[in-house]
Amino acid sequence: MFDPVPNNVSFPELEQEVLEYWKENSIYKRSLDQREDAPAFVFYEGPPTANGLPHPGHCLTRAIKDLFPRYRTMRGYRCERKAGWDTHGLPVEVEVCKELGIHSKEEIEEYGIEPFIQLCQQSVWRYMQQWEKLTDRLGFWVDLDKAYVTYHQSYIESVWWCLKNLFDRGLLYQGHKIVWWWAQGGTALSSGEVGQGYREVADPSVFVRFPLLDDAGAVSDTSLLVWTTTPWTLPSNQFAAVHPDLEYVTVQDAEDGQQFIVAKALAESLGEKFKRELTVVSTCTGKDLIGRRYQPPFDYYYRDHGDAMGQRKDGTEQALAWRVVPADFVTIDSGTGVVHQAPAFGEVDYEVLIEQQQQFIDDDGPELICAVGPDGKFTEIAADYEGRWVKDCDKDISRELRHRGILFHQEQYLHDYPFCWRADEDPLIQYPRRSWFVRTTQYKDQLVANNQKINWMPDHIRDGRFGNFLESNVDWALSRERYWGTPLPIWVCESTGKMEAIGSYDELLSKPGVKGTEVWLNAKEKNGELPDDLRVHKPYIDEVTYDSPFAEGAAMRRVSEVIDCWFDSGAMPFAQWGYPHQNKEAFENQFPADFISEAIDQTRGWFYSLLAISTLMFGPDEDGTDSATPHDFPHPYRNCIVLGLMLGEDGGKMSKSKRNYREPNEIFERYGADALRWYFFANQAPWTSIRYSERAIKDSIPEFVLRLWNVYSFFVIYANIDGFDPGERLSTKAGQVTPEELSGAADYKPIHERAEIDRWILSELNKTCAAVTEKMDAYDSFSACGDITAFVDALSNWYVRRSRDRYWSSDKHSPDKLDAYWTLYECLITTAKLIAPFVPFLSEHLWQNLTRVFQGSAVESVHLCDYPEPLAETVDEKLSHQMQLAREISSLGRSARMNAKLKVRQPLAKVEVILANDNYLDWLKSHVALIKTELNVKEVEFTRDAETYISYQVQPNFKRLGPRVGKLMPGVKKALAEADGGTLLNELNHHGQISLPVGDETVLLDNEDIQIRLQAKEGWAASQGDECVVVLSTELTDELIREGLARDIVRIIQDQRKQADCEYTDRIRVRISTESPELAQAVSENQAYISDETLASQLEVSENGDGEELEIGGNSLKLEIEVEPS
RNA sequence: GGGCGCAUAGCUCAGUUGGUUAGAGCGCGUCGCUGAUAACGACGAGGUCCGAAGUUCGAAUCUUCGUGCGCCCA
Repeated sequence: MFDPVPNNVSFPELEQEVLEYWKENSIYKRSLDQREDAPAFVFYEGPPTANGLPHPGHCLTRAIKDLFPRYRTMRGYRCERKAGWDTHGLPVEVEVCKELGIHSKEEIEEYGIEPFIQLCQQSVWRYMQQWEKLTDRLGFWVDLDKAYVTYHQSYIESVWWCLKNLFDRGLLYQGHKIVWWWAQGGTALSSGEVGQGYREVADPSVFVRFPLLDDAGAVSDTSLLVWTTTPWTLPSNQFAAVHPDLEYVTVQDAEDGQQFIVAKALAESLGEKFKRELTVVSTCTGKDLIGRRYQPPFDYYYRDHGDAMGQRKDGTEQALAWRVVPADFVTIDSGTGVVHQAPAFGEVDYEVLIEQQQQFIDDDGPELICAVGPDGKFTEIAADYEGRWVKDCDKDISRELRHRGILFHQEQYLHDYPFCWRADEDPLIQYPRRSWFVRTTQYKDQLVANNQKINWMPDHIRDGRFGNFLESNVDWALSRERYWGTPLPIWVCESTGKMEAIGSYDELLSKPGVKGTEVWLNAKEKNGELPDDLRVHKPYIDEVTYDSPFAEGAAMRRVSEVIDCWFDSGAMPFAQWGYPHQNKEAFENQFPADFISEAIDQTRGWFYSLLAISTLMFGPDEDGTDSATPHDFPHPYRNCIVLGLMLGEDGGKMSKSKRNYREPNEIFERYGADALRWYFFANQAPWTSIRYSERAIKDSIPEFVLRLWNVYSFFVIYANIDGFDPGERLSTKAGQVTPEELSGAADYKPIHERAEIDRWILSELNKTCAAVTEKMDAYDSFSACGDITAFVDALSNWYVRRSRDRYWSSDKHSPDKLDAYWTLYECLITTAKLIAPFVPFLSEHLWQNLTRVFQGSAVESVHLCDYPEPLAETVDEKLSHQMQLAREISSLGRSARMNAKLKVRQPLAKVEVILANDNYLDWLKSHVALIKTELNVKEVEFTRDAETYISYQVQPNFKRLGPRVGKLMPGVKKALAEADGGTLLNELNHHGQISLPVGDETVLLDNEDIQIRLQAKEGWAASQGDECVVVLSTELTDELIREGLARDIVRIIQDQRKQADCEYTDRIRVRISTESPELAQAVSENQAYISDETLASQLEVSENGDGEELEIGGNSLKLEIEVEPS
């Protein structure tokens, strides 16, 4: 016996039982163990930060990360799933600061770095439990016990190994990064913080002359005219930039006769702005100006270095600064087309400097000019302004320039400018900071090539967002002047400034003259609870010094920075194993990943950090030689599903304060994890952004889960009634309960010997297996869900409905009935396997109950089964089409009934079915019985020649004719529409073609050039579909009406049975009393039918009696039923 | 300001290489079924395919320009 199926099932409760079953029986572990020697399917977990509560968006990511590993495991792969946690970074520090009520770095240092990072380490796990609970409850199978953690010593040492490798290869270097700098607070702000502080302010807008030098180096009478809104940057001027392809003009000012150069397109509007008459003297392009030298507005640097020259790589010499350089970012949108460059105070300006430096031989290029200190005040170099806050000097600078006659024009300029979000009177300035970089640009070609081989879903990511990002690759700014992060493993000689990278803690300890390790040991002694992993963190690691190999008696000290935590997560392919210090084999077996998935916001995050680190470490080297572990592209991931972002219920960003989503736990409690999972998988392609919709989650239960549940419930009810027990019938081991394993069971017939409808549904089942497998192999989970849904619909709404009589037949052992059971059983078993990766709980429940009958000889969990292999020989495409047509005919018949207002219970004399072609005529003729029952008609006729009911519309086959007739198409369409369809078809039948005059030409059409549509004529109870028209005979005889009444009687008796709480098998006695002779006759004429349907052992009709008063078709009656004692 | 997406029924979304009657589910309406029953089924109404221009015999689909939204970056 199967366990009875409760009719008020609670899916959340059922899922809890399944979770316990999995746990008690270690099903996940066994699903891995039994694939121990199988080929690997490699999955990488992108580590979440457990520093906030998970929301439904995280459920989506975790659900898709579960789906494919489960699927691949069932397909015979070994898929290890190591969890991971991202634990470093600014968000953690901010969280701790909040707790401490402090903000700035000074306050952190005042509080003490040591207690601070200890708090960081503890804070990381604040929401860990919720994350683990969510992971478990969602059914995401992943090894939480073996999770990698980015602050662990082994992880950090892997990262160190990687950084040392990069350093030794010259790929890790120190340079400047232009950051948004809060001068008063002495700290850089992250882009998020900067974004918070923009507001509109008026700044000075000045137009300044830069007089050009002539060939002899003397000041000429022509100037460049440049524009800036930050006059305070002018003392640090280094270049003037033009666009090489723009046209420039030299104009003469009528007022004072001076000449200056601006972009041609701007000359006129500038003249208007300045209210000057400007006459064009000559024209040139930006290219012609490049290299021209000029005199900068201030001589703080120029005084001493104005003539400094450098050796270029091409062998020539060139002035280091104060000359015209090319830059693509120069536009004619504003300004003059000539742009003042102060690389210290602008990121694009800085890039121009780098570009210039690269043209010179090493160490001979221009150095950064910066007359401002980190405190935002001018240094002693700009003596006139020394010690003053730069923004306060704008006015004085303008005055000075005017005084010297090089300020051409000045006005106010309104624009958005960022201020510090903590001190909103303090404007931020862009400022250069020393910073460490990874030279990713050197590997740009490899990055691009690697990217090209990745299978991105959706594929526009490859050449779109991600490809563009790679094309504009800049070196990775790696270092952070913070506290809680992987320490940058570079030690500097205090005497010579020479550096070394360290690849592990042991390597550090083995250095000569190591000092400072006692700081950690003391701390640990004081507090034994301190995790040992902290010893490689600040501040302990900063204390470790050793003897410099570069200078006698000098010490090596670590630089103060930690690294970008994105580097941590990007290093996970090897760092999760502690490679290469340990687990070499594990890493090699698990590289690269077959599959990763995160949301689209990770494009420049994890997707990039993985790709960049892997390409630099494991790709072919840029000179073609292999690096440590050379690998063909793509790596470290082959397939990547980029998920859309999940928005809140209101379409906005999910936000706790707006309450526009529900806590995941509540969703699980209300609807269950399967409902949520199915909603994710079946509702839209995973990469479309998804709007959280509680309604849609709720709806996925009746739409899919419950529909399947009902079929399952139906099966269990009848199988138990009839004692259909596969376990008793099978003497061999049930195993995975495949058709092959069942084939030895008693009464199990080969499929080809079963009824057509059985063959049909098994054909659909195997077609579905094939389609789902193909789509899942291609990571197309969305389409796969569509196929599964369509199958369950066919099973529920056609197979079961059409087969009800077979389950209900009184002979418990009729072969046909047993076939029906075996068929439905096989469908349910296979469906349970098909849906296992998608809705693992429901699937497991079905499996458990359906295989319970084998008493332990079946596999213990559906998740230990192989994914169902489609049986090609069971697929019958022709039968599929035929059945499709039968379903269409019955659908059309019901539609026609609706139109004629004839309910299905009323039998009709006849339907006529007009087919567009007679491909399946014979088959349909042999299935009139089916159509008769479906449509409740006495007779079915097929005909092709039925111009009484329908007309033929002939249309061109556009796809085929388009290339041939081209412009004549509208004419062909019109001519076909205007001609009589029947006549055209006659012509086609007789001559094999139609000749159609169109304008002056004649077009010949064969039967493939046209498509025929049937059109039901007005006045008939008819409905049309693609392939046929169904016409109903609406005439009712008295006999038919009485038969309809009999059906009504059956319905009300069944209703009474239900009210009397009858068992399905209870027999009853029925007494009907009515004064209507028509009704009485209806009963007597259909006595057998009524008794049969209602399990009535007695059916009496009288003129008066007791019972409930009822009405049928305008006739009143009384009805009494009595249950027979069993 | 730049890059990348998205915009189709009341809602959530499909829509193949361009092919002429644009689909599904939900919701709504009507009806049916009442031995899968706190269910189920059928049918129906519902569309300026964001707007404009263009390419084409033919555009939801391709191009350009707008508008709105989202993400990433300035």
